[in-house]
Amino acid sequence: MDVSHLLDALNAEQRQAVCGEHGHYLVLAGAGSGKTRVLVHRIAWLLEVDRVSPFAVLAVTFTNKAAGEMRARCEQLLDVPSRGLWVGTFHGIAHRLLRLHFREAGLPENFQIIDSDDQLRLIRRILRDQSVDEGMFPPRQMQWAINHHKENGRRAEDVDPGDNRRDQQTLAVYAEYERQCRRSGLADFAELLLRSHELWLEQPALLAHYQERFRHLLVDEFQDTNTIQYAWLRVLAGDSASVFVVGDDDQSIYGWRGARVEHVQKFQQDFANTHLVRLEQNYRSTSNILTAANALIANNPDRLGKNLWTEETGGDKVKIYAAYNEHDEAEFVIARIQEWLDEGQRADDSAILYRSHAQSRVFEEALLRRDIPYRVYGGLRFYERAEVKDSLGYLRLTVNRDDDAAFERVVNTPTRGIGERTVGMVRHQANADNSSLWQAAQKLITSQTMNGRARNALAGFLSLIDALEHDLVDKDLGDQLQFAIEASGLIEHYEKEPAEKAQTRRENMAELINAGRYFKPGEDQAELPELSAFLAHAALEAGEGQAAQWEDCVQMMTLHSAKGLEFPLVFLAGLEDGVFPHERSLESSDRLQEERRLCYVGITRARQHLYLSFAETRRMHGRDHRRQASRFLSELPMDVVEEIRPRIAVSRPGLGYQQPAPDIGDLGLGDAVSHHRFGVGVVLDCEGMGPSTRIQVHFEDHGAKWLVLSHASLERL
DNA sequence: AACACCGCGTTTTTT
DNA sequence: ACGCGGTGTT
Repeated sequence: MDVSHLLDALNAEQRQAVCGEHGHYLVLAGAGSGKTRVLVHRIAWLLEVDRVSPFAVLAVTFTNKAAGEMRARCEQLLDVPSRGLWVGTFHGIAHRLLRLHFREAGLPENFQIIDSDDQLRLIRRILRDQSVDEGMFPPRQMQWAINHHKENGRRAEDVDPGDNRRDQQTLAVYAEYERQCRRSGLADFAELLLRSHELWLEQPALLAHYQERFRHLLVDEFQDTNTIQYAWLRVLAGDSASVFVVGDDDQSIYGWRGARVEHVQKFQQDFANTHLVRLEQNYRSTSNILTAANALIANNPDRLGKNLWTEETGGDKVKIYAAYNEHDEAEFVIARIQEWLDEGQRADDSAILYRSHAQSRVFEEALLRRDIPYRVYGGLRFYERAEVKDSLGYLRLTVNRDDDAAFERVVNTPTRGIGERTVGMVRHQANADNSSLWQAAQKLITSQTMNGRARNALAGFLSLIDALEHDLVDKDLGDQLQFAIEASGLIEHYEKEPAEKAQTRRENMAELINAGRYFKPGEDQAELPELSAFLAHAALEAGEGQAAQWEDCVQMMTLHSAKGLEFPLVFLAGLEDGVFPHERSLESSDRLQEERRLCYVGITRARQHLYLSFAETRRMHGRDHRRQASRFLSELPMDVVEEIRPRIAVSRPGLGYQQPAPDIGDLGLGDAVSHHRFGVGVVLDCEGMGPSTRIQVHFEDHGAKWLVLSHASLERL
């Protein structure tokens, strides 16, 4: 058989992983070493050479994007049909299992998925109903605690309440939250994993079935697995499946949301006779960039050890720019991008990366001034927008009347005279009966305990939903969405908002209808009614944040969202201690190491040109901060970096880039000053050196002004 | 029910 | 600085 198409493009180590005998594999794959390629080729090898049935293969990733990419690449590479092959996210696959075995899992057939926003609302509601002090127990912390328990496989009743008041309160809320989810047929994200894990433990026959079926489990980005995902994998693997995991401990950047790098080490103990393969040849970056990355990450202890190398020698040095402030930094970056564009290069081959979203603004302003198109990643995603969730809320109720999250959301949106009092009565009744809000509302209407007006309004809402369900029968998905949006009154509701806002709302609702028209259920949802499949899709796959992807524009994103991407020209901005590494990560060594890995991820995004920059002064949260250059800069070897515009007293790497503050005499930021023309003001900022030193003063009567210090004749007050 | 005001938090993000 | 959410006013 000709297997050359599976092996030709691979190096020796990659081949070792792709065509090795069956068994467990731990592939430590450095950045840019062809990790996804290896995974996809392994699948192709199993199917085409080893003649493994596609039904025996399960490939898992973390994001929908990665899953989609893997599926597409498989289909492209494979000659044999891939029907039956399961490729998906942990959550997607858990969801599929629960739909198939909802009875055994103790879920209603039409259970719905709630996103973190719905979850938070539910928790807020519970805190109020139980009159828990939200100051003492912030809802977000409660949410985190509940998810943390679930991610560690713990139900409320499994946890020892102990004698800590705080833990007890948390547990009480957790228990109530579980109760409400059960009664309304709702599952949050963590629930999908926990429930399907329990399903296997409690239904040995079912587990045996899947263990017999899936002889080959493959996992991408293995370093990102959390406790329940790892447990899930172990249970499914049993004693006989072959488990093939690919990951990079140096790119573990999600510890703060439960990912455990330790699983990489643990894997070798838990899965006997694991073949260890290291992919260290990098096909992305020049050697100067790689040398910088290697040197940086070498400062982390406890690594499994890996050194990237490349056949590409030399290349540009890594440029470091010391900016006066964030505006200077942005100007510098944009000027380099302008040069890049002037060379005829593509804008979308360049990326500005930063630690936190707030840093994007200054760059956006600078790009706008120069009319350079850009795209900022992150932000509200399509299916998370209020008008979209409202529209879907109506449809969710037609599918499952007990969906309390949807009920709460749309019962009085648009306003239809069902105020807080009325909804309060419904909640009270539901809690008393342990029923859903819908059932409680029905009961209240028939029992005549409500005054006429509220009762009519509530009854009107219930019949609206009933009628809606009736009217949706036999319509196709797009028409169903359109009908629901029109019947709900949401269009008129949003028309009352300011024109510009109403416009985007309209567009989004139109886009939702459009999404319905083009929706094609995946193979894994073929069993579901179309509407249910669409609702699950909306919850599990929230969609891109911004459109206009196809336009050629400068890419801007956080370092976290840059993982997995690559660009010829990369700017890593805000390299100051306190910004990056983030100040909240400075106290613990573990967190600092994760920040360093994040920096490593950032550096290894660059193919040819890498600029690192920091600002001596940066305005954040309305205050000025004067910070040291990031410690990460001093960890880079001198011979691969080049300082741009080196200035007097720039220290050598190793001592940090300590800069003397611009000399503004005896003035300091925040000082009150008086000016002969502008009157009294406060010093906000300063920049520049020597005679060009400028100072920014916010005057009470004239606003903020930049003044050249030597001409300003300011008087300190 | 719509609107104004006040106080708080503010790293990273996917499902 | 800024936006969001909760509270209070008309």
